[in-house]
Amino acid sequence: MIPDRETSFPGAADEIARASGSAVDAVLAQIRQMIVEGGLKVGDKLPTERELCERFASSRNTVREAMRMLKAFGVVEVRPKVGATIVDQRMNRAFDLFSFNVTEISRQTFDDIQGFRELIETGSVTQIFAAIQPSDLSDLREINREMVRAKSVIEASEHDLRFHTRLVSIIGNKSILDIYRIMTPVILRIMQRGKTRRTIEGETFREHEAILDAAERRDALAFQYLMRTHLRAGLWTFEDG
Amino acid sequence: MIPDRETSFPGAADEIARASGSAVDAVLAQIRQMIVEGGLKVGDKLPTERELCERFASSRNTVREAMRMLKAFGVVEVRPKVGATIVDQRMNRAFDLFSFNVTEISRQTFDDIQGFRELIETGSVTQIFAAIQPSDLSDLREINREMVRAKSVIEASEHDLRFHTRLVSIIGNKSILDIYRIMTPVILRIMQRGKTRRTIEGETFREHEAILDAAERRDALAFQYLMRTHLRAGLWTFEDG
DNA sequence: CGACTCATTTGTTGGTCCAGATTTCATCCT
DNA sequence: AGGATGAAATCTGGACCAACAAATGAGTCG
Repeated sequence: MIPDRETSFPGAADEIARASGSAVDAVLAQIRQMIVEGGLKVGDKLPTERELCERFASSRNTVREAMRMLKAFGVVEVRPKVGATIVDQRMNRAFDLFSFNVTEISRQTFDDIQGFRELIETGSVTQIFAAIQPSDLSDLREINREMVRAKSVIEASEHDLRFHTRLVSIIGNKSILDIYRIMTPVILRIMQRGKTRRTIEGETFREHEAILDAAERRDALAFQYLMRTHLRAGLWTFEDG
Repeated sequence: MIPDRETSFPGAADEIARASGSAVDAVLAQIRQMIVEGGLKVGDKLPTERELCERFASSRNTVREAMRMLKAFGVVEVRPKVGATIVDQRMNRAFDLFSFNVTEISRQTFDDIQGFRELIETGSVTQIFAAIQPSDLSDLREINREMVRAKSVIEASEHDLRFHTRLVSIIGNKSILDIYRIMTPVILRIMQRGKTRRTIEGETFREHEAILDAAERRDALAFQYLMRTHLRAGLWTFEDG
């Protein structure tokens, strides 16, 4: 079920901090065990590095590398003199994860991401209509105007994304919003592809406005139709491929 | 827009590998710059640690900690005596990210996660019905039977999750499947909460079967209704809170 | 009450040593 | 002579150590 992960986070079913090859991994597993079995919560502090050294009979550099791992995972925050504090910034880390672009956006990725957004943004029309307030609408219209005023395509894309993120936030579902935020870097790259100043000032702005109009009069069918066509626009960029 | 990230991945708008406080972060930023501006692709190899040391005028341990960071992010895979190879295992890392349970599932989290699943699994009925094959249905029924035969609640939950994941895979959208996989650990914990042997052998199995029956006769309304009530079951676990 | 000192803790550095992979190259057989 | 073979030198990451720098909390003294 779990794919090959050579040096990954120690799985839940691991033995008692058994060394899975590397000494750092062993320390990592033991710290993990200490956290879960010690019932440590967010805000609690881990022992000092040197204490962990002697407790696990490891060198300080080994412990430090394990710490660096936990830091990368957003599980601890370590400051000089104060030590390592347990935090939960994994969502931010997941965000960072995808801001590192190693592969180009493919047609397939475009379809998949936009398909996902279509599912979210058209499927949640009921929740959106139930929760939307006049202040939400004015916010969204303001964001839309800011998009037109943007000085560059990059900046406009950010406003475009802000528009959609703001819309998704109305659903009131933190998990959905988190996932949307995680995908931010990828969505941004999609938006910047094949977007010209004309399309922003024209189509994108008008489509956003039409979507908001539909939301204002609680026209679910129009909202879904407009959103769907809006998200499917931009496909032409890949048509030649 | 981007939240506070103290020691995070260097953002795209960073200056030229300027030290954002930590020396490790500086090296990290420079390696990142080397990758993106050097046009390094997946499969390419990074210079040796010692070469990076002298190139960045840093100690080996500093470079090693930066490497450890990249490893945690799933960007490089480093093997002894071979070196660091660029990979893209960020999805697996995102998966690992949430297998580290630091916080307890709250009623709010339950609602949000199940709300997200409802959106995905009921909203994609059109795509599922369009793509589903008889082999998919027989697979799903087999998984359902395996769930009943499971020896423990934990194991049964895994089959339960496999059932839903298999269903979602029919959509044919890699992004949605990836996200579903990322949420696997959280969903598993939700499933294991308040699930007894009786509910598995009884309700869960029957609900799955009913969903498959609806899929077999392409009854979208029934499919959505059954899935909705299926996902909303288990809410009682939190009702007392 | 404020400034100051001090001790503790993390950050960083430059090393050592080791085991294993890789490469080199001399040797040996055909 | 030419290719195969194997041993040795070299290279590389893994683990570790000692030491110093910097930051900061805590206690102390004026």
